[in-house]
Amino acid sequence: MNRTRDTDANGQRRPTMRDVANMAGVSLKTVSRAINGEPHLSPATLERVLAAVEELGFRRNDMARDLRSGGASATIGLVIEDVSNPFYSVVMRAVEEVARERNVLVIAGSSEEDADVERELVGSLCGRRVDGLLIVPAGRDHRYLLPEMAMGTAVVFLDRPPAGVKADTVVVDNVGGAEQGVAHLLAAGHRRIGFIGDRPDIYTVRERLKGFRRGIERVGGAVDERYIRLDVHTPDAAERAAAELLGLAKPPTALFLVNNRTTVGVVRLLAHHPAPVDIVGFDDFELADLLPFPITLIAHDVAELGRLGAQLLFDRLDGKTYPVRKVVVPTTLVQRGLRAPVGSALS
Amino acid sequence: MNRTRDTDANGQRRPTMRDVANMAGVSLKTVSRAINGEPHLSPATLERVLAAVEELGFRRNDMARDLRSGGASATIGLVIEDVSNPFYSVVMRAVEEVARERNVLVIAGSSEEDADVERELVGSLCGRRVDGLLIVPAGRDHRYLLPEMAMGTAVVFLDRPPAGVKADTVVVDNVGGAEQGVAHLLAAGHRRIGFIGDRPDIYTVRERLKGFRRGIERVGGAVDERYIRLDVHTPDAAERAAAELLGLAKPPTALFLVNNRTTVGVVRLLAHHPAPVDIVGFDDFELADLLPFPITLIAHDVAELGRLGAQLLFDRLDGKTYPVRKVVVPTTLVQRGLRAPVGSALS
DNA sequence: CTGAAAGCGCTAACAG
DNA sequence: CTGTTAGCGCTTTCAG
Repeated sequence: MNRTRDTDANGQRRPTMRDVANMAGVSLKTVSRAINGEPHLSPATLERVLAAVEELGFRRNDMARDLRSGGASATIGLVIEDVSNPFYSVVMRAVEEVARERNVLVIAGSSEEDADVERELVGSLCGRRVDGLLIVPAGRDHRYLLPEMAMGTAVVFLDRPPAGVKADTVVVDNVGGAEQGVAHLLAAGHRRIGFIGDRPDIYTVRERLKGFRRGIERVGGAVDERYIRLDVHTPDAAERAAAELLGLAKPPTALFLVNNRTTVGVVRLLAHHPAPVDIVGFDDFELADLLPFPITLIAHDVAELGRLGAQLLFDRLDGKTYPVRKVVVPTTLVQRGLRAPVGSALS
Repeated sequence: MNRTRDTDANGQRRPTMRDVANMAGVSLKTVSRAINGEPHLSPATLERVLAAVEELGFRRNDMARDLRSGGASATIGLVIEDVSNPFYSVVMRAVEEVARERNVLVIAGSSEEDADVERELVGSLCGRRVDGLLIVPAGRDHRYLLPEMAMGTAVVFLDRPPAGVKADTVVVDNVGGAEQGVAHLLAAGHRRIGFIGDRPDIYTVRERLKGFRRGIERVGGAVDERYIRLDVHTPDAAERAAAELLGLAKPPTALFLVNNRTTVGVVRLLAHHPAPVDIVGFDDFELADLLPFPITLIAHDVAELGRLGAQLLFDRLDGKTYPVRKVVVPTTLVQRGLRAPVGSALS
């Protein structure tokens, strides 16, 4: 009943290459050659080694391999705000797809829009020696990444540029998209337009607000600050903010919503408490086409954002050395929602 | 301009504990103690070491650490069908949350419902020596996992039980939920009920179909096989299948939809081509409450599914040795969708 | 075609 | 309180 430190709770131990070598009656290096498909191995030896591998259930320890060869870990880290937000899960899927082509694994983590969580996550990831990092940056200072980057970890920023760091970045055309959205409302005759946004320390919120203002000023209008609501982070909060705006003595006749979360909240309000208001929202999302009334969305290719980011990252990992790149994903205005009431079902 | 193999393209090299030791004028082990917050270090030494760490930008290599200590890698693998499906992204988020409490990282991969991809993914994950695996199993034979499990990798199955393997599993009450859903339709007077499902080699599809049949047979009804459509994998396919069923000479008056994808497709059809049909769908989903007509959903706590799975896994990793557990997440019938047409917006 | 020795960056086990 | 030695599982280097 004595158990050496080499056995686990089941008396099992993971076989190593040495075990395989012993069983096959060859040297360690020969096993290595067989495992890695290197040439210069007699078919007979190869077969013997592979038989032993099979018999022992051997599986190469990639961590040991990476350690010794000092090379890539074949993993990248992805830091997003929250995987369960469809926007980010689509980004992740795209990243994963590009990574898979290169046999690279993705370690993902949600930062919760908290700069400290992001830092911790990045720390863990770097400790695990990921080859590169794709980050949707939270917070307003990313200089903490400089040492890691100097030490060779490739970093690409998604959806928002970093502060205090120069690195490849992929963003959406926030200002242009917002401007176009607001222009649409202005063209429809609206003059009192509200804006509901998340925390203004988030880059996309600032940019979209900038586009919003620019669109109004371009036609000689003035932005009414009383119609601007910020720090709205959840659909519920957006619902409340919209109710508040619509409850004003002189309410806005149209609303600009900063992202999919905000739009969902406001649509929910309007579905239950109809109000004479037009809305334009940033981001397209699933089922937007089935919303109970027409709505205009500033759409963009979210998967493309992730794909491009991953490609920039792998370009760097391949040693490409062009200057820092900033890619902008374009937006398009789309009409969503149903035009007419539907009375299709029985129940 | 000669560059040793120790420097990278930037002439940088990641400092090791040895570098720190040299700079601080102490031994390797002392650095190790300082880094890991072990006791028995004079404050002066500690400070000197930490200063060197700071100066060099040292970061412990956790892979080397794990290798030597032979312990846990503090990572788990999550194999799902597709992160961009909201169902799975919510599962992932829950898993991540439980993992974070224990400072464990999650490596996720999408199997695309393809047994080969799943195997490859699991292979990579095991090669990286994840401590445990959470798997939504695709395919019909999971014995390939037996060697890994015997070798000490903990495995828990999510949403579907494995075939040929005994392991902890968390599933939804598929049969019960489906039965309840169909009972709801029967109670509303429906006698011709259609079923639209995905590939029947998927456990949940089989189980929900079983519940569907059971519900009908329980009231002495007979299932009309002509109303059953399987192998419907996307919302688009579901839309087509529903159109086909509703185009029959004697169409069903109600439809049972096997999951959120199917339901979305069918709702899309009905929104554009109203038809006198009631629907019940398995799974709740965001915006279901804003669908343009009433709909009944078989809801269940998806996050709880992920959370429970992660907990079972960590219990095993903690060395708990109770017999194989199977947890069933309950379902509830909910009414979603809008009861009355909405005419809220202007445009 | 095959093997022996060295060592990746770290910690365990034992000294002092 | 601190250091020395060995070695995790693998690849690299160099020698047959």
